[in-house]
Amino acid sequence: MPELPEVEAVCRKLRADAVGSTIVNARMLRRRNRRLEDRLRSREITAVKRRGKNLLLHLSGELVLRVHLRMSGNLYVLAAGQARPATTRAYFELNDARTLVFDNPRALGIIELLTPAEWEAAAASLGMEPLSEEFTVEWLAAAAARSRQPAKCFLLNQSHLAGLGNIYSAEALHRARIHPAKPMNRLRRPKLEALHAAVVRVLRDAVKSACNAYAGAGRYNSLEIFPVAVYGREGRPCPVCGRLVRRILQAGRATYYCPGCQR
DNA sequence: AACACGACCTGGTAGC
DNA sequence: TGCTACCAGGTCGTGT
Repeated sequence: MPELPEVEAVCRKLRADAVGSTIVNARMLRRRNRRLEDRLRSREITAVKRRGKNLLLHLSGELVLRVHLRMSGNLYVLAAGQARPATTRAYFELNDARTLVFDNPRALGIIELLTPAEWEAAAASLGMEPLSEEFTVEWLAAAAARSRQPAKCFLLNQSHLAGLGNIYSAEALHRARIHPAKPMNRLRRPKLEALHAAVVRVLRDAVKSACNAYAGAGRYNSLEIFPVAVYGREGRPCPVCGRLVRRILQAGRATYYCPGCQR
């Protein structure tokens, strides 16, 4: 589920709830991660950050716990005595009797413990943060000129821009009126400007909604918090022009677009 | 460089 | 109701 906005919401909540707490007992419920239990014990959570769709829990003793929620999942603190969901894959008992829970129904998520240098190396393959100052039209134009990828695939590729997923890339392309199959290096300047603005706007709006929803419910559902124009709306009218939304496959994934607006 | 496809996992839902 | 098939917000590896 989570793309950048949802991960950002999880990150902010966690920062407020978990920084300063110490892990007194770590339980990894999947065999492959069992050996992390000892290494996590007695570590203080000193900072929580986000990079792309990755959550980074900085721990005392110079370690970084990288958590990726993948298709499903959540990471949050439960008050003492609150029941963990059945789909909990790991949990961390904190010094104040609360519990940090990694809920990951589809079990595709990643938890790994890295040194700062290892994280640095892994992060090298991640691209631009789309909500950072460095993400400019100039940057996008330069990257686009180097890529013949279809626009949708370009946006999904984390080594270009880090954080967009299937929903928000479709929505950004719709707002920018760009056909998802259009090769990036064939977009002209006005389209690139529109795409830059659309990516920033879509993500900013979604971060705001996701944070509000998450602070209240402790959950996120992009399709509930964000007014999608095309995603998941095959056969229904485009809210802008009324033409029926189409669904195509690109790189094995569904892409939704409006044949009227996006050419 | 780009695509196709399978793998990793589980749960929800549409259709029979 | 109960079964099956397909679908899902992500990413990686392999092969063409």
